[in-house]
Parts: sequence; C-alpha cells; structure tokens
Amino acid sequence: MFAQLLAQQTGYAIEALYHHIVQPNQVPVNKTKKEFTGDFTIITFPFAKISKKSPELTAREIGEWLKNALPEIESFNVIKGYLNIILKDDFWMEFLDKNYRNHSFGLNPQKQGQAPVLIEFSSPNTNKPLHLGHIRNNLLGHSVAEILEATGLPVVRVNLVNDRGIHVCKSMLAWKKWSNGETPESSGLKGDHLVGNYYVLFEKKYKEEVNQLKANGLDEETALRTAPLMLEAQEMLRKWEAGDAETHSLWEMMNSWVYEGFNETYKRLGISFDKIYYESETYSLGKKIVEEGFKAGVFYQKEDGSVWVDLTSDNLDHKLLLRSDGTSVYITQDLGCAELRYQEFSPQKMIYVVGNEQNYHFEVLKLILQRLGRTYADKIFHLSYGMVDLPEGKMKSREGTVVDADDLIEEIILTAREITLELGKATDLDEYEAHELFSMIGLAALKYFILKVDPRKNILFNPTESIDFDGNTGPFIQYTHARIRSVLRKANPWSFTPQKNMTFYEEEKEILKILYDFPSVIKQSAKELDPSQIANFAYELARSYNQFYHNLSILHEPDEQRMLTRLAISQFTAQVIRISMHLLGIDVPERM
RNA sequence: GGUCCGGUAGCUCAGUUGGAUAGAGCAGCAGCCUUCUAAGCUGCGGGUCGAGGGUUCGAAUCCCCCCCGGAUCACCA
Repeated sequence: MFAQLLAQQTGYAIEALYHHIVQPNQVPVNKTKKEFTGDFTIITFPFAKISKKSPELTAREIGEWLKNALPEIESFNVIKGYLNIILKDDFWMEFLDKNYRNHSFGLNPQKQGQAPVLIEFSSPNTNKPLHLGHIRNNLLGHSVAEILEATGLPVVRVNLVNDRGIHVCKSMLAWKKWSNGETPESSGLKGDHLVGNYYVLFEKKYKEEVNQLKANGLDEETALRTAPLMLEAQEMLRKWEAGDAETHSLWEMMNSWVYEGFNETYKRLGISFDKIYYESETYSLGKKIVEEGFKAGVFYQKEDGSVWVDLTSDNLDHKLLLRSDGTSVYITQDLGCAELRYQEFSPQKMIYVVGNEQNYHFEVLKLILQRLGRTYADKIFHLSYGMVDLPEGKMKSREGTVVDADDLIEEIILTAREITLELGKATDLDEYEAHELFSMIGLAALKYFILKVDPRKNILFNPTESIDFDGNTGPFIQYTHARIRSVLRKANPWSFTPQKNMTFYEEEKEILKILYDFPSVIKQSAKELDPSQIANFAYELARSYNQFYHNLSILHEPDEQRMLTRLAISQFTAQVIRISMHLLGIDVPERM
C-alpha cells in the first residue's frame, strides 16, 4: 500500500536530512481530509524537534525529498505541519486498470497448512424459538466467519445447541401435562414455536403455584424451590441423565420439532454451520473433566455432594460445577465442549460469539481450563456483543416483550414489498422473482441495521418506528448496485485501456481512493472481529458513487475514453459493493 | 457493594496506532426527474464529545477522579 511506502520513505528522508532514525510506524500517514487538496497527509509535528526547524519548513523539506524519491508524486502542499501529498493521476489510472475486473478484489486465497479458526455462534436453547437477540448473534457470527475467510484463514463454523437441561425439561413437562398430544402437524405451528408455547405455559403455571404457596405463608425463596412443578421438572432432569427411555423418547420427539423450526429460520437468514454440537453429547465429557479436576485437587466437594472451584485468588467467587444431585450445569458441558473441539480441530483460535451478559462465564471458563493445565485455554476468545434493547428496556421472555425472529423477518419482507410496489418497481417480475426481491431487500434492511453498529455496543430497536430503507441502510447500498448494473447493461460492448495523462474529476478520484482502501478495511475488521467497519465502508462507497452518478454522465459522455474510464469505475464499484455486502451476509440485486 | 462495558446533534450511529474547522443518516425546512433507476442528489438549521483535573506541539481518543446508564457476581442458561 502506498501509505506504508510513504511512511518508509519519510523515514529515509529524515535520516538523510536530519541524520536521525525514525521507524516507519512512527510516521503518521493519513488520508487527506476532504477540505484540503491531496491524497495522503504526513503529519510532521513530531519531526520538528528532530529537524530543529519549524513544522512548516520541516514539512517542506521532507516534501521535496519525497517528490524526488517517488515518481508517483505529482506535487505537495504544506499547511502548518501537515504535508499533503498529491499523486499523479496515472497512479490512480493504473490502480483502476489492474483491478476493475477483479472479482475477488481485497480477498486473499486460503493459505495452506494453517490451523483453522473455530467460531461458535447461534447456540440456541431448544425450549423456545429464536428472537431478535439470536438474530444479532447469527448475523455477527456469520459475517465474522466470512471476513476471517476473506483474509485467507480456514474457518470452521460451529453451533452448540443447548438441547438438554432444566429449561428443556420445563417445556417437556408442560407438554406432557397439558398438550393433549398436540404436534406441529396437528396445530400447523412451526415446531420451535409450539415447544416455546409450552415453556411459557410452564412458567405461567409455576408462577401460579408459587403465588398459592406464598398465600399459604411460605416465603418467596422456599416457594420457588418447593413448588410441585419445579420438583417435577427436576425429577425429569434426573431421569433424563439416568437415561430413562420414556423421558428420552419425549425429549427426542420435541427436539426434532424444534430443529425443523430452527433450520427454517437459519435458511431464511442464509446461515449455515460446518458442525453442530449438542450439549447432550458433551456434558458427560464435562463431568469427566470435573472428576479429573477433583482428583487433582483443583476442585473441592461440599458435604451435600456438590462440586465447586475456588476462584477467590483470582478475585472471583466460588463457582458450582456439579449440583448436589450430581446433575451438570451450564459450565460443565462447556468444559467438555471446549475439550472436544480442541481435540477434533486443533484450532489456532476458538471464538465464541456470545452476548456480554456472559462475560463472567467466559472468564471463569478460561480460568478453570488454565488451572486444569489445558494449553488451549488461551486460544479461547469471547466475542462479546451488546444486547438488543427495546425502548422499554431489555427483552424479557417471561414478560412476553421478546421480538420473535420469524415474525420480524416476515414483517420486514412485507415492508420491503410495500415500499417497492409504492415506488412502482418490480411490476414486470413474476410472483417468484418478486418475492425473491422483496426478501432480498427486506433482509438487507434488517441485517445492515444490526451489523452497522459496533458489536460491543447495545442496539436500540424500536418496533413502532421500524427499520429505514433510505439513507445509511442496506437497501440504499443495494440500490446503488442495481443502478450501476443497469448502466452496465445499457452500455455497448466495451473495453477499457488506461489513458496516460488523463485528469480525473474529483468525483472519479474520490471513488478510486475509497476502493483503494478496501483491502486494509477488510484486514482491520478481521483483526477486530468487527463487521461494522465493512458496513460503514460499503456505505461510504455507495454514497460517493451516487454523487459521481448524479454529477457526471457515463453513457452520454462525449469523450469516448472518458466514458470507458467511467464504465470501468462503475464496474469496479459494483464489484466491491457486492463483495463487501457478501461479507455481511447480504445479497445484492441486479435491479430494484 | 465488587468487577466489566458504555455516555458524541432532538433520535440512531461513525470517528484507524492521539492530528487540521468533530462527521453521516433519520426527523424538520427549501430546492432538483423531457437526460444513464429520485430507495437518489443539493442546500439550511442543529454540538459544553457526561463533569472536572492531568499528560503535550496537539485530546472525543491516553491517565486520574466524580456523575449517569447497562451487564454480571445463581444448585438459570
């Protein structure tokens, strides 16, 4: 990249001019701000001390030196200590020529012989359908995986399904008691929604019992613990862990309903996995690890039989690893799962895409694995993302304020349909094509809305204001792509040859400068596991293209060479929009 | 209370390792379709970057302290 070259050469300049060694990473090189003339800006304030001259004079001397050293430099100007470098248009012309047909600009081929990066995301529970929080998780995981792959890393996408545990027993118990044998077929309900209904029913009946017990004079804590429904659910979990046949067949049947439902949602979101782990297959390995740690004296047992780890020396608390009745808890199976994946894939890194409400859990997980002497403990990275909040605050499944994933997807596609038809578009499409388009646009609105925000930050989702289709949105970027494709369709067969000494218009050069940045944007967002940087890039690019499109004509440009140059810029832009949106898991249409 | 994360325009968000006069979108107002797609483009208004101190040529960015919001500290997951 030219910025690196500039930094390095500036180092040489300072050495030659002032006899002082400066490392390239000590030289601040930025893109020149729009208000000023130039392509790159070198900040020379830090070197004024070395040169013992004013910042202006230092900048001018370095500028002269660079201009002689680098033939790409056309000229430079100095304002205060800022040295603005202007490159020759031939430099940009060559960049355009080299890349405008490249279908994988910015993408690196997979490097051979590298250990994979394993990324876990989605991780649903089988007691209720997916909601908006899961959507964020799925989109983030998918996009980060794509971005890492774009840098040439082999990636393994895994899903860890929480298919067992007390919460699953709750919906099973409620179904057993009150369903009269209801199935997805008999009710016409999506399987995950049907099971979710029984989970909600359990909570409702349980609450009634607790209230009754409290009315009879029990305190809240005792009531919660001793309500018959809770005791029954716990008994069911014990039976399950003991391998009881009847419990297992009910469990398998209900889970199969849920999986069918989940798969449908994943498909609509365009998400897939290389490997699915089930907690039911990892928890016993977890138990073994706990046993191992107990024997090694890393864990201890209380009188009631429960097993704990003392983390107070690391400023944390005591943490339960096995209940007194011997059943396992969340972290037990996570220990087993980490072990299993490490054995299976020997990854260089294990990324867990999990909400920030579980920061403590992952801190504990890593610590425990370290104490057990597992070297892979340090390969674990918790990609901790913020919550999706509603205007009233956090989504609460028990209070029914959860935004359901399937409902939301359906609504956003309906909105896309309304807007598209209102604009008088898609009239020549058949029913299938039209639906594909509405779906593509609606999902883009939803996905972009979520991914454009820094993963660490909470997102505020206001259902009544819903999601925009104008401005900094997915559909705007899609629209820009469709616009370009339309121009390219109308152009006669063309071929572009780079022109020497052509002067670019500002609008043309601006796009080229943005495109030039794309490879480093991918690199940066991969480093920080942050898709929002790609999203912001795509928006900047689309915005600049629209200005270009508005101010200059392409097909009506009388100068043929200039027209061809603009076609090349257009094709290049469409290509990079497509690639960057793909990294976000968003498709772009040929027309809209 | 301990730990962690956040606070930038009315709202939603950008702001690379400290760099020029802190930027977009939405909402509001005013313009631009006989010309390549108006889901677009242009203009206007809108800011004590939570408060205060420090570090230095320079701080939204780094350090300290306080205020506010959130998460978490379960025999839930």
